[in-house]
Amino acid sequence: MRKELEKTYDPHGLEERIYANWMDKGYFHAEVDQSKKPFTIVMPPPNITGQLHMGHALDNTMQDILIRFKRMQGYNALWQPGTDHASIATEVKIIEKLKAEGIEKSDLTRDEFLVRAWEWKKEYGGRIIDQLKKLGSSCDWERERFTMDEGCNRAVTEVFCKMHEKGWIYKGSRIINWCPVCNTSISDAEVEYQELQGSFWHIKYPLIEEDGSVSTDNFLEFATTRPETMLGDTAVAVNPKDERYQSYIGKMVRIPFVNRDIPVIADEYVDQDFGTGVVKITPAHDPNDFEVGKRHKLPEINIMNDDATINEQGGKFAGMDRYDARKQIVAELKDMGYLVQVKEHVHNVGTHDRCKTIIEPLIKKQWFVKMDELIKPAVDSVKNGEIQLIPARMDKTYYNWTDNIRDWCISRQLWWGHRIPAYYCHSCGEVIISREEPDVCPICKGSNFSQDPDTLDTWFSSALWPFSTLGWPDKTKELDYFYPTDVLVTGYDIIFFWVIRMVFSGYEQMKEKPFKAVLFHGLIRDSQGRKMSKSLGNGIDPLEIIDQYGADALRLTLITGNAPGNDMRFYQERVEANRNFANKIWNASRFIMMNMKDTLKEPTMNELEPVDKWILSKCNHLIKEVTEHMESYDLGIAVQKVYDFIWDEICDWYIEMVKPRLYNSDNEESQNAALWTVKHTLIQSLKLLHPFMPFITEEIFLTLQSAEESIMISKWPEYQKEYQFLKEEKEIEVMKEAVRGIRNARAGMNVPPSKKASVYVVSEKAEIRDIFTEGSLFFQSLAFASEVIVQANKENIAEDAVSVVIANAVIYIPFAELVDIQEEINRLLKEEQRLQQELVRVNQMLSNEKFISKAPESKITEEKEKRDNYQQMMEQVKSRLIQLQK
RNA sequence: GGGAUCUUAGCUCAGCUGGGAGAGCAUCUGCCUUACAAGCAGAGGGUCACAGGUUCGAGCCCUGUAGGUCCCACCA
Repeated sequence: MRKELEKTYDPHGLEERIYANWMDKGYFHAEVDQSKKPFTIVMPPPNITGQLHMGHALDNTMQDILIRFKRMQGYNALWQPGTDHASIATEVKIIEKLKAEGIEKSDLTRDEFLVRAWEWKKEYGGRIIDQLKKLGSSCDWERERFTMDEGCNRAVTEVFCKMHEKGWIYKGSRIINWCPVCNTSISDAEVEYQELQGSFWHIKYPLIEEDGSVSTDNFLEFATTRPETMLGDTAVAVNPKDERYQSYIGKMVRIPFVNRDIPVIADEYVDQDFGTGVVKITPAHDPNDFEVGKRHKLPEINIMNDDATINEQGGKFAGMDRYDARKQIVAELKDMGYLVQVKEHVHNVGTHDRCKTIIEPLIKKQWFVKMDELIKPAVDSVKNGEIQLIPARMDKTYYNWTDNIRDWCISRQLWWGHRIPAYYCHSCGEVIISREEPDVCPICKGSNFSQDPDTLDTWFSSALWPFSTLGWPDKTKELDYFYPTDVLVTGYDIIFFWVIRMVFSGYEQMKEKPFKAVLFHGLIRDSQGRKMSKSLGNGIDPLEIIDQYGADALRLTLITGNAPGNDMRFYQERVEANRNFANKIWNASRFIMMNMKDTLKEPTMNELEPVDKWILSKCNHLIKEVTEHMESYDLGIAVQKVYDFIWDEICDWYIEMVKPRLYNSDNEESQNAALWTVKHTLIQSLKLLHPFMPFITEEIFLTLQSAEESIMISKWPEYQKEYQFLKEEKEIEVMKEAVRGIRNARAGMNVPPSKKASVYVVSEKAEIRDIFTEGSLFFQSLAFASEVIVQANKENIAEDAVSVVIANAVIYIPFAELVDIQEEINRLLKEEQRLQQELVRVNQMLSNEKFISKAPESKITEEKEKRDNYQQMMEQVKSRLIQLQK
């Protein structure tokens, strides 16, 4: 017994039911199988703090499309999912939650805090996974991983120890970015620059005279945006070539408040033309000054506490917040006469990307990864094409980072994350890097240790994700088989954070790239082009859209009309349009099922009629194109082609063309051929569409075939030479042209479809007459004809019939009532004008000697054919006009 | 300061290696034609930002100009 589709398309129960079935059948699971070729995608792990947003929806839809496509192509497709502990992001959330309960982080011990953190993970860690399932993601959930699970922890420790042994991880006192709110160091990549309107304070320091006294009339004037840092100044610098200041070099100036005398040094770093050409040097609080300080062996005076208040080095300002101190210092300088002037100044201020706090550069002892050697294979792999970035322009962004890379500060003063495997001997202070806590100190034989309190940058573990998820550091069969992965799908905004770090980690640990290609997508913006953000409240919840229109419609919306790496705006209207498309397929399928026969069998080539061959040929061509676009990651173009084919060719043309045959049981052979063809074509299209719209295609596929075997494990269609029918393609195009012409003429004269008329097809060419004779059945219905008469000349046709001129034929429609002759003449005049323009164009081209000599042969023939057609049509139009104007 | 990218129909965007400008939405007209009004048929609407160049031929390649967006750098 045949199954039936529900009357109206409703994605709700359907999607959940189908997804549950896929899970039951275990279709998402991939096992190592040497007889098949692997195809692997590792999912960018969403944060456990996360809720599914549009960016995730896009990212995962793209991955799902690729994985479903490859799975259908016969690959052993693994989509490896998991979540990220997201150290700082999660810690911030947990602290917020604690605050709501009236608890401060400082009220808890580290262990107590971690208990809360794991509770958080338990509660929210799985939330986004469930949301990904609603989207239809066909991940291998049996392999779900977490960046802080046991295996990943081992991977992190292993990498840390190995790199330390190689000397590529070191602990050092260097200037780092400090977030006084999060109370941790952060990496360069986490600093976000914001343009701020600030002030430029011109301040002067008095010179120390030969006799050691503080000068009252000799000063050095400089400008600064951060006057409070003067408390930590250890020099004043000028350019060695600057003639104005030659005599000052080597002398001393005195810093007010702290009354420290500091030298005037000469350094190339100073730009003579900027400001006064004098720069105060604060090695402990500015990265550039830090470098200058190193060159001149200047002392580094840290004037700040971790919470950005001034410390005891700041004398009377100790204990004040950095900005309060700034105000006070400026005020006092003014009173003391050291403030020369204040200017408005726009400058970029570094902020912490998580909390937007202005970061404070500080010198701290931190763990770093030495980048200069590590980065080399990562650069080369993209340069020599071993890793392909899509779109290719991302190469430049990639190099921009790799070329200017600085050592990576990986330690964080946080509790939630991977603990650094460094142990300090209580007795002698020796630092021991070890995979496990050491028993005895190799130096002093002491046995008491404390582990480094810091945790690692969250990206340290994500960098290992492509291989840690496959079992590394163990030698697993999965690693052997699924690594390197095939494609990474991600946003261009995390090239620096993640992509590059995965690449160098892959080469370093696996001696092999982590993926062959990176497919980038852009940001999803709101309908006004703004970033979706919580503060603007303009975010659109993908789950609400799924509730409203279904996951298929959402997925289609995210993919259509979007090129790799480009941002897109989200319009609800587009989702609606795509839902309508789903409804269209639904109804077309229902129509086919309504006409289905149990006796359906595959027709022989001879039983196929020209229209059948036409659509089969078109479909065949579509298969080739779509496959090619999928292979080159042009997902938007691929799905557009399927969409157009289903709606325009199958629904609007083919189904309409075969309706008379489906309704006519007298000719069983023809009926069978039509039915088989429409079903076959639909199934092929459904397969091509399945990666994009997995649910509806599955529902129809199963129902239409009364089958159990899912479309997701069906075979991806392949181009078949025997299904190429060029002759029929051309023939049917002629008929479509005739139909369009007739509809156009009728619409222009406001003839309602209910009003049928005889249609005469007149052509001198026998092969054209044959086409119309053979297709007269459907031509009649599409052309609103009461009858179709095909003949070689105009005999027996009323003079005032409406005429439609096409290539090699003229269609006449004699209406019973007289139509407005003048209207008909106007229409023909318009047509004449059009043809005239076309002829001018084509003749210009063909009379151009250079065109004839240089253009390819095929192009020339094409244009010649067009010219012949236009000329022939022109003659027909003219003779009709003469006839009517009599 | 460096780099990327965009400028195509009223709106949002496609447009593959150069060979007669496309889609969706919106607008207008006519249709409840036995799958679908979440639909069908038709129509209008574009000097492809501007100026040069290469080419038989440019939305596409090159140079420049204008405007927008983004990334990086950070002259204190």
